[in-house]
Amino acid sequence: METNLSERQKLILALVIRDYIETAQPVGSVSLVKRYKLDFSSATVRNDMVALTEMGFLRQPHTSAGRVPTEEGYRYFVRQLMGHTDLPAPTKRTIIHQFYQAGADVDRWMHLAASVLAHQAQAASLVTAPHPERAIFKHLELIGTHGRQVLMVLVLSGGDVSQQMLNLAEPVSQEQLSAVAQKINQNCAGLTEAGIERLKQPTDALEQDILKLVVNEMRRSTRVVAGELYRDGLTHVLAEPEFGEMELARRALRLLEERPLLEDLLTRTVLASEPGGVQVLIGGEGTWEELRECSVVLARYGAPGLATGTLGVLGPMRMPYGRTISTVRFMAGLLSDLVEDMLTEG
Amino acid sequence: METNLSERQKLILALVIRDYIETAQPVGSVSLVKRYKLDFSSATVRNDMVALTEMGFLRQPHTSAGRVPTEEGYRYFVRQLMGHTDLPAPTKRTIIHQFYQAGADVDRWMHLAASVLAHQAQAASLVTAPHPERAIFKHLELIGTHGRQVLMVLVLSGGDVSQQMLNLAEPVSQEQLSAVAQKINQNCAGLTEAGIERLKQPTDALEQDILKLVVNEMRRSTRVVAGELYRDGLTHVLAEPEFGEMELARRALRLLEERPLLEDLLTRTVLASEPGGVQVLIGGEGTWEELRECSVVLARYGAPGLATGTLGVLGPMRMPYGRTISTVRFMAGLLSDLVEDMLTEG
DNA sequence: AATTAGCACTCTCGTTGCGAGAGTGCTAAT
DNA sequence: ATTAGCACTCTCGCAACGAGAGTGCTAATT
Repeated sequence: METNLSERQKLILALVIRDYIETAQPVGSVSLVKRYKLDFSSATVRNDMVALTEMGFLRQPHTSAGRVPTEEGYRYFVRQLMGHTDLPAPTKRTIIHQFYQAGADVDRWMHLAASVLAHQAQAASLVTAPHPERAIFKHLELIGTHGRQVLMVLVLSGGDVSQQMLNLAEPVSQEQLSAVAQKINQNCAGLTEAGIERLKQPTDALEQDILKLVVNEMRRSTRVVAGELYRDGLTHVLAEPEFGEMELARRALRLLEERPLLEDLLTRTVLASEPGGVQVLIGGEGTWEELRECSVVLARYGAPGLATGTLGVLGPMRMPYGRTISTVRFMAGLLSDLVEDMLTEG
Repeated sequence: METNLSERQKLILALVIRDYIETAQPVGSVSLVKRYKLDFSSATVRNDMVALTEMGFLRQPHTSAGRVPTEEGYRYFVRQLMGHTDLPAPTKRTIIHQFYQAGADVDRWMHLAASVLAHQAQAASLVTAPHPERAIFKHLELIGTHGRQVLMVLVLSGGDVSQQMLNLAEPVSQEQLSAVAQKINQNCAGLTEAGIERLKQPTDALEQDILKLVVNEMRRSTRVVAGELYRDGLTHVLAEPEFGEMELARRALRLLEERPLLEDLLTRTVLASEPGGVQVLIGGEGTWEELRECSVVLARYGAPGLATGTLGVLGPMRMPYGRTISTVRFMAGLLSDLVEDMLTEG
């Protein structure tokens, strides 16, 4: 299988893909030359098309229909043909402005990021909150509320804050709680979960219970998909003609709805990649059955070593990759800056 | 339009609806008598059917097709014909057990509730976190993290906890922060937002800023849809045959995805109703265009006066109302108990 | 040697024309 | 009041068919 394309073949492949992305219709040789006013004939196009078909970049839904890009075709296009595009500057400014207005509220950033991604890419979007790769204890607060109920607020490195309600066996005064918290704060500051576990066992039963919860929480916060999942634009994918058959659409959306599936996907892709880069998964790459006819564009963002998260979009394989990739890249960069500022600013 | 149905007409209406809910096919007189072994003839059924059609409870998709229930038909069915059903006891026990295992974690309750609703009703589910109708200040904590960054944790009555990161103009030591927090705690304990605003202006600029944020946060927490929204089972509605046309499905799911729409819906329905009761909205009731072909079953839950939330499911109009309503009723009751226990237990 | 015109062939898609099946509404008999 | 009988209607699935679009091949052209 030869993979040296002539310039003309590259052009034709690119045009076929561009046209198909627009129209969702198989594209034929005649309509192609007419539409793009090519200065060679349809027969020439046909010849190149058989070559491209033999190389696995195009296929025909049936004999004597136009050509449609294969997954391989899209991949070649994305890697070699597409050229580097960027979001228009005004769009960028608008987006930045929106984030600026949102203040320093991570939760709002996440919602906003999901919303912007969904809107810009006209696809379903997904954002996970930033969390540290290694959890480091920073601060603990114990606040009594009603009776035996206590609210535990745990601050970890990377700005991760988790709160948890717990019921004590017996009432404890706020003073006692504060004392325990202060003791833990002194002993544990700067430690990882492992470090905390290595501490000599405290004699105080309450302190011991709390420490156990703290360690648990620290473990939880370093899982791949640790916190809340932010999604948006799920209905966009329903608008695409390829999902007229519904079953495909259901499977794709299930992937975003069911945490285990999603966790698997993220673990095996973006987690294994260097941060900053944008990953493009086309058609499930043979591994994810539920992604047939879909593509996913993912990126990690955040401050490496401190806290990172993931973001991306899911859309039909027939998606405008240029725009989508540049959107994802830009958003990852923007969120990285924001997170970094938040964590390092003095 | 006469609305006095004979017993037989009620039976026929009920059977038509039951059959249609199962099969999604228009149901004819002959197949009805055959299927349910009725001891009167198809001609009799036909006569009653024209009556029911004239009364607006049934309609024919086209001449000489079977009958299909109208929205009015469903409403009559739900109000008069359906009888009170309840979830089977083993199912209940299983659900209760799951919640028991989840501990006292409200976030987990919400996820679980959405998941259970979606699964039991085979429809899209929605749960909002419980929040107080009137926010009452309980406790404030200020925790310095990096440099000028401060984490503000605010505890309100009803177990509402909100956290917010803020950037100060200049660095402030933890001691100062604690002092401000303690002062605010003393002054504001038990006050509503209005009460806090009536306090004489503090001289300390920092204190003043913090108080402004606190009041803001208290306002936010009393909005109809205050906190996070928990959704599940969105893909279930895609499986229903009536959404083969996609456009209907998109509109319905948009309702769950876009907060303003949802807020409007909840405001005008469940908010206006007495808590405890289950509300059934059939076919948008002429008000919500996006709910054509859909029904929504909603309920409020929580401890009245302390904290309440909303939960419900959205499915096709052709939904098993008995099961759905009992599920929603049960879940509302269960969550109410849990929330009440959490808030009042000593 | 590469490109192109010409042409026969293939396959889909929309339309049309039935016949079967299911259901209705009406009338007359029970 | 109910039912049997019957003519009528409307959908649905299937086959036939022509138009349209596209292909692949061959021979001519540059």
